[in-house]
Amino acid sequence: MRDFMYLTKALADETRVRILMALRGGELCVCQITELFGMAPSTVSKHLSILFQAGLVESRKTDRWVYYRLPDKKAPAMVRGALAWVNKANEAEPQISADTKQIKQILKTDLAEICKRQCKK
Amino acid sequence: MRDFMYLTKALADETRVRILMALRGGELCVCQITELFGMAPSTVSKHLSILFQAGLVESRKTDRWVYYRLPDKKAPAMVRGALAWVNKANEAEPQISADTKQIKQILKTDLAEICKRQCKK
DNA sequence: TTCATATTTCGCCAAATGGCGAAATAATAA
DNA sequence: TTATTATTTCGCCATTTGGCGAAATATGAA
Repeated sequence: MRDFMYLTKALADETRVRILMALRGGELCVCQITELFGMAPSTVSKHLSILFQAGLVESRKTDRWVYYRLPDKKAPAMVRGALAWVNKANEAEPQISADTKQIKQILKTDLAEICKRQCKK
Repeated sequence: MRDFMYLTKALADETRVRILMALRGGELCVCQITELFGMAPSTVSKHLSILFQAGLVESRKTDRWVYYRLPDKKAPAMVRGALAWVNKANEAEPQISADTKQIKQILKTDLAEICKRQCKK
């Protein structure tokens, strides 16, 4: 049941759940997620690696940026089940709505500018 | 999303997942669960209180014993969803099969005898 | 009542976790 | 090449967590 415990431990942190919910709208790069939470890039990166190890996100590297996204339909049933449950339980949460709103703003802003702002920290 | 985080944190421990799986066969009292895991009664009690706070188990007190069971159909959808996911993901796990087997033995044994053995610790 | 006993609560300790900043990586730009 | 920069890894610290045993609580038995 090791894989299952990776999943539950990955979900046992509010920031990581918010990341999963944030990715529903499509892939985001690390600095965009960093901007969303106002945390240090290293902290966000660690959360993403925990989600990745659990199979809850996939990643893609382009140019200088690493984009993270929710896994596709080929993901294990256990993972898809987790994501369905997380989504259902949180879609109406005020915190998630607020995040979604802020993501819209972040997506309107130039990516390089956001990265510059975050990576100065 | 506080209720949801209570759920994920409750599920982020292997012992607690095994307790939930153990209760599929019907209610068990604290000392029976203690016997199953070979842990101190106080440790098991704490795990049960965390599961209870999350809404993942219900309890019933009779005579000297407290019985815990999975919640009924009236439980919130979020809780039922969690239990369905946990069950699906773990029903084929060797560890869970072994637990199920041992529970059968425990249920054959006199309850008072098991409690005496556990509560001496 | 007093005793016995099943469970919970409390206090403690070791290990795990989440946060940060600094240093290391990787990959583009000059 | 060297410089810039997005991300990750590492080391550290404060907090949380899971374990135990002892003490407290609650309830049936004598």
